[in-house]
Amino acid sequence: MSDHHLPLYFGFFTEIGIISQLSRNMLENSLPSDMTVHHFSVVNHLARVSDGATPIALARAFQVPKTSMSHTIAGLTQRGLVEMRPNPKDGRSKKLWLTEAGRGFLEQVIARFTPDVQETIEAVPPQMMAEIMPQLSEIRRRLDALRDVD
Amino acid sequence: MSDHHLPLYFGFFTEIGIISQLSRNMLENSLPSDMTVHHFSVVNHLARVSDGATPIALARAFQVPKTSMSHTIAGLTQRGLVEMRPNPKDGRSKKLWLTEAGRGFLEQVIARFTPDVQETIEAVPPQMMAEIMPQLSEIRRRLDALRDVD
DNA sequence: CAGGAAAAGTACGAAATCGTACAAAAATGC
DNA sequence: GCATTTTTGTACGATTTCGTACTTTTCCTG
Repeated sequence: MSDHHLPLYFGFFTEIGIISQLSRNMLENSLPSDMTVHHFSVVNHLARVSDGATPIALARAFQVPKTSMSHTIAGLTQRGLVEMRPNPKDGRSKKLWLTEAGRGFLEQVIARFTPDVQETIEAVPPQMMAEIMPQLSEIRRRLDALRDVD
Repeated sequence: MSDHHLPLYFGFFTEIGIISQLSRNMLENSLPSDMTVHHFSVVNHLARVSDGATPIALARAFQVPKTSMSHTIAGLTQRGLVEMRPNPKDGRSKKLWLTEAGRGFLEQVIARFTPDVQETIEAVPPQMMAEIMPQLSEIRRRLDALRDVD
């Protein structure tokens, strides 16, 4: 057994958790007070990865229950940032599209968020960041793959 | 300006967020269904970092509002895993101590969690993990320091 | 091409999260 | 030393999160 490696992995996940929380809070400060990081994340995902995604795909992408995604989408719809339309290919599902307001919202948030990132750039030089990224991505890829097996 | 670096930092935070969510879900699967990661985190923190911490210190450590920490502590107290006693040094605050049941609980969860970590070790070799850790810690330290300035 | 199994989304209710307001105690400043 | 401000914890209510159960549609197996 390789029990002696456990602390290394616990430590890794602890560091990851702390950084995640920090960035989460940073982003939250750039959002309207009545919106959550989840709201932003969905809009961001639609814009960058897959406009027209189904709710279930989004739920899986963020690893949250579909009922939670439902609630988030309801909030975004109510605010006019996204639009749900039927999926012509599958009567069970729907497709989620960004509205113009949604794109504007994304830009605004990013603009407001940028100063914080600038501060971050000063604290953590791009070179330090660039060095770690490939390994971090590789680890993420492998952990993700691990989950797919289940 | 160094706007061209923005995607690097966004990408970093995205990877961190995904890994955090993955590890969070993994841990959640090793917990009793009626307990959250926050419950575990507090117990773990008391055991490893500071038994007898005040609620406000814990709230700050996890970067959650003190009302949220209150709620988490109430749940732990109800389950007999922690015990709140007055702080003799400061009449405003209290101190939180692990009970024997709390220590037992921690051990049980870790035992149940270990197989998942073993799987993780197979997917991500210790060497890969060990290589990235110093840089990750350094980045965490710098981001943490950034927050302290506020 | 049925008939059952699986998948997508929703309704509903319970629990968690967290902002606001408050009470008690301590720290501060004059 | 006393008034003011700050700090700690709690009460309460609004919102978010998410498990269970359900409906509708599609997939699959024979």
